[in-house]
Amino acid sequence: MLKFYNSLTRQIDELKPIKDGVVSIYSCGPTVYDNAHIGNLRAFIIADTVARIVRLAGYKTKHVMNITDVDDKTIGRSQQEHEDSSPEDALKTLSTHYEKRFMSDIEAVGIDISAIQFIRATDSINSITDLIKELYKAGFAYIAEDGVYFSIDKYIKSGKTYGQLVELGAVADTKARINNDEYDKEDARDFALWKLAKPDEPVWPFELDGKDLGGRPGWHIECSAMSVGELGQPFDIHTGGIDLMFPHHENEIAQSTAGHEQKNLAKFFVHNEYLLVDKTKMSKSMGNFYTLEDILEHKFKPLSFRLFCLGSSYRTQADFTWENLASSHNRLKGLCNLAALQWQAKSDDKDSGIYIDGTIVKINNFLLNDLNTVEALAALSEVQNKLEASYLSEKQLDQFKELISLIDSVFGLDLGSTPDISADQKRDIGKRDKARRSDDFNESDKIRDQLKEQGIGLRDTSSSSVWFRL
RNA sequence: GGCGCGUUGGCCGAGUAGUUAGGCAAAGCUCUGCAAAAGCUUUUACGCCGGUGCGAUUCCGGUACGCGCCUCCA
Repeated sequence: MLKFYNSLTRQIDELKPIKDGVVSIYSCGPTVYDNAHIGNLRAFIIADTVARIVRLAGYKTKHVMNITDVDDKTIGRSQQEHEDSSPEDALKTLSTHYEKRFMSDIEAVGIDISAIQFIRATDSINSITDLIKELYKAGFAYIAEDGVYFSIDKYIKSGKTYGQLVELGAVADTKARINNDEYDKEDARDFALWKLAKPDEPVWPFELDGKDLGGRPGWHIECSAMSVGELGQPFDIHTGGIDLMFPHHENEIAQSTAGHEQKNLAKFFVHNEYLLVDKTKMSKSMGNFYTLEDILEHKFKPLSFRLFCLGSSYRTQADFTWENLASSHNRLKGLCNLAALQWQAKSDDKDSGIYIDGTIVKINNFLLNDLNTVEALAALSEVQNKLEASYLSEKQLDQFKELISLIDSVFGLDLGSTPDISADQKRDIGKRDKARRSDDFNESDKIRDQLKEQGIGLRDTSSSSVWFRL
């Protein structure tokens, strides 16, 4: 039984796909105006893991992620960095650059990008403007000086609930608090569906009610148009960081349900908590703003960061420090060495008494229960301890490979491809064993030192040696 | 001010109304030709005060502290 914590119901619910066999997932993706920071990466790692676990449960996934390649930030930055280009070209140059970088970053942290369908906002302008027209026609949108806005008041008066993900009190308070002169909207809660282009900003043509409204889409409407356009309505799971819950996701719900009788936008909203750095939110001014590049500079592997993310619950604020990453880094090394046992199974008829099948079942159950990667890893560690204190027999090799492939399918740590050592190194280990058995300790220690220089450590048992990477 | 999350052993981090989480780090011991690895020990920890239970780290109330959201934000 596949279960996730659902922000809509505030409890753990069982997921039953809307369509037989296929689960539709929409993840709020990046705004490509800068390199992704590690907090962004956590959100994408969690979204990827949600999809992997859905597949583990036996379903296919249709996983869509948007790429916001037009908004205030991308435009602002493109104007700064590419002054000589036309607004459109400048934006395209900037967003293409950061989109490529985004792809390579998330691939580095083990996200299977072939399993995700990416959609750019700029490639979806038609469906966005269609949706705005529809909302306008139905009376939920109005044209103002600087753009087209969504009317929360009309939405509520049509009998809908604004505040499905957050308490209404917060929303009412927001209304009282905001007094923003920059926008020409009727109500402080209203949000832009479409923004008119200012001079030197890129323009997409848009005509509404006979008016020429060249400009660009608002942020919230993109996600509504793209998710429903690709997945239908409602779809199964909407993922994103907890900070997107309000107003972004709340607004998405409003846009997509205005004028619709029954349908919600998605059945599940799965939100990951923030990644803190040194116990506070990351920010450039605090000097605790890290990207994948920083991780590489500290000589850590991107997959160590992935393991760090999966080593705590996605629903808690995990605290990132270099010390904590080092801990995950060492653990990952240990797991790779566990996987290396696949090359060293002993041909032994005796049963080592380690029950791998049971662990596979346990791990499956943990994962299907609201993404409990932490308990799943603990179960794996138990087997690891037993195997390292004992040995892996050839009789267990198939089970063992099944275990590693299960872990890889969900955790994406690439353990299965841990390589064997070279034929020369194997020969050396054999030579050392022989020397050691004949009490030629000078020779055996010499070979041991040589192997150590090659990054291979040895664990001597009563009968032979097991190698591992240092 | 409104809303939400958290407080667990050296560090990180699950979970549970009674029974060893797990990882990382350090020290000692055992094993070993010496090492390494492994095992064992240091290590029955759950913010504080009340309440309900035979029994609470786990439920309820209060309180202190930390973090986040309410403005672009994963």
